[in-house]
Amino acid sequence: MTATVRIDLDSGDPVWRQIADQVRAALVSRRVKPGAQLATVRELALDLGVNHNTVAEAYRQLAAEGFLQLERGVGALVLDREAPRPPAAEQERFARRLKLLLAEARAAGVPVAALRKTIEEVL
Amino acid sequence: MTATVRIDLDSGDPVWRQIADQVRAALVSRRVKPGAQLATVRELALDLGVNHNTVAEAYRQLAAEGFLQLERGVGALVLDREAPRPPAAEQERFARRLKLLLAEARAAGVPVAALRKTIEEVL
DNA sequence: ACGCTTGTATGCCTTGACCAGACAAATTGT
DNA sequence: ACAATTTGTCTGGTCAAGGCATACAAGCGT
Repeated sequence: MTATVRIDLDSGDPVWRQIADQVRAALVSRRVKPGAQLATVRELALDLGVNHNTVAEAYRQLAAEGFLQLERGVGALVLDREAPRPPAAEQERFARRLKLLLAEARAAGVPVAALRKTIEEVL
Repeated sequence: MTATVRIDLDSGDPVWRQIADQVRAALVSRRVKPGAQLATVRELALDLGVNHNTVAEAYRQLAAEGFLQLERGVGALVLDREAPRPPAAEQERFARRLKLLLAEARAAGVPVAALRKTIEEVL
C-alpha cells in the first residue's frame, strides 16, 4: 500500500514530477514511514495508467534526494532521511516560488482565508 | 517601467510562464496599477535576453486572464480586473499545489518559521 | 538451476519551448 | 495625406524533454 497518487494530465508539468512531488509529500508528512515498501514501479504505473518508466523516473528522483532505496527484484524501500541544511539561496528560491503561487491563487480569486486554512493544515 | 522580472533558465518550467507569473504577481499586489503601460514585448525581451515571442506568449497569457489589453502600435495596457468567483474544484487545485510546494520546501530543509515569514509577508 | 519479479537501459515518436524572420495594424513625424 | 517607425502577431524551423514500447540485467523464490 502506498500513498494514493492523483495525476493531472492537463497540469502542464510532467507526470513523473507530479508523482515525485506527491510521494515526497507523503514521506515528509510521515504518512509513510521509513522501512515501508512502496508500490513497485509497474504496480503504480498500472494503477495510474502510465508507462512504468515514468514512475521509475519519479522514484529515481526521490532516490537521488535520499528518500528511497531502489533495488532490482525487491522494490522501493523508504529510507530514514534527516533534513539537510539548505543554503540561503535555496531558501530564497522557495520563498519566490511560494510568493508566486500565492499571487496566482489570489489572482484566480481564491480567498485569503482559504489559503491560510490550507497552510495551517500542513504545519 | 515595469516590474523587474528575473528569469531562471534552470528552473524547469518555461520562461514565458515565469514571466507571466511574476508580472501577474506584480499586478495582483497592485505594485503596478490599472491604466499603466507595461514594457513592450521587445523592450522586456531585450532586457531579459530572450526572444520577443517568448515575452509575447507571456503577455498573451495574461491578456487571456483579463489582466492586460494588447494592441498593435500601442503596447500592453494594464486593465482593472476584479477577482472572479473560482469554482470549488479550482480552489482545491490550488490547495493541492500549495501543500506540495510546502512539502517540497520542508523536504529541502527549509525551516517552518521561514515559510511562515514569507507567507505573512505576502498576506 | 530455472522462472518470476523488479529496476534499468535503449530507441523511437510526439509535443512544446524557443527562436528568426516576415507580416499587419496603429502611432508619429513631416 | 503619406511614409517611416513602433508594436503585437503569425509562420516556419530547430532542439530538448516527456512518454512509451521493448529489451535487458539483477535479485528472489521454488
